[in-house]
Amino acid sequence: MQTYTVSQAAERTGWSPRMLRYLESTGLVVPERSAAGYRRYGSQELELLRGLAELRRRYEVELDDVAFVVRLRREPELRAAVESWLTGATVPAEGASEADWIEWEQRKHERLLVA
Amino acid sequence: MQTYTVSQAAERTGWSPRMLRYLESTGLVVPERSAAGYRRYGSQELELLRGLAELRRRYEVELDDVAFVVRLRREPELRAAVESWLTGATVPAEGASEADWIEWEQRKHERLLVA
DNA sequence: ACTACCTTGACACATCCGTGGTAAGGTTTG
DNA sequence: CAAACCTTACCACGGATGTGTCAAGGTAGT
Repeated sequence: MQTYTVSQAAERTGWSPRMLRYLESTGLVVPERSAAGYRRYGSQELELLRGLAELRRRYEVELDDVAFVVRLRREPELRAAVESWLTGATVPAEGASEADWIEWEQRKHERLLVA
Repeated sequence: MQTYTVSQAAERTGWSPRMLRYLESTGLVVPERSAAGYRRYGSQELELLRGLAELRRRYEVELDDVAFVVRLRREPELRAAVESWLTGATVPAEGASEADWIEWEQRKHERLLVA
């Protein structure tokens, strides 16, 4: 399959080569390496990179944030701990309706958790 | 119900009064206010504060991280976007070669970043 | 009224994050 | 071999986080 060097991947995703290396260092998008140690980005990595840029642009999500979600997947114990903290905070459950959130908003002063 | 001032809450949770104010400013733990504007922490807030300290201590979770999880709960669209990015449910780029598509098909059941 | 709290606001500071640059050296390709 | 890439390893720097402290003023309880 076709692969791309850092510069080529950068051209195609809007990131700078510098940032692609940085993203690798954070563990968010880690490409394969050639025998000589060159990074080789495949189409899947390109998509990941585009998606990441899109998340930041549209939702103002930070890299930290995405990295943390990844971490939650890797560490079920941590995930459980966070879940438990959240539910103890009486936040509407997963899959709560919009009405639930509105009501929660209205009672925010009685609640403990805001964001 | 019994309530506590910042200093009292600080004593009971291990946070400094300064940090309790900071936590309120970030929206993570927002206490009620008395008529004169004094913060009034209830037992639930104390629990939240203790839990938060525990998350940081045991898992080295940052405040940002917790705040982001809360945000994910409030914004299902964002949550879906992040989920989709995580599972690599994206397709090859525009102008991808046939080989790219084949490769993608072969690997689409894999989790690129997450177990 | 006095003391001991509380409030907001500001200044300060270490540390990280995101990002660019540059240098010294290896690889690929024409 | 020479140009044009690539690699890692640094320095730099503005902005954000997390945390303390201090000042000026309001409130509460004795």
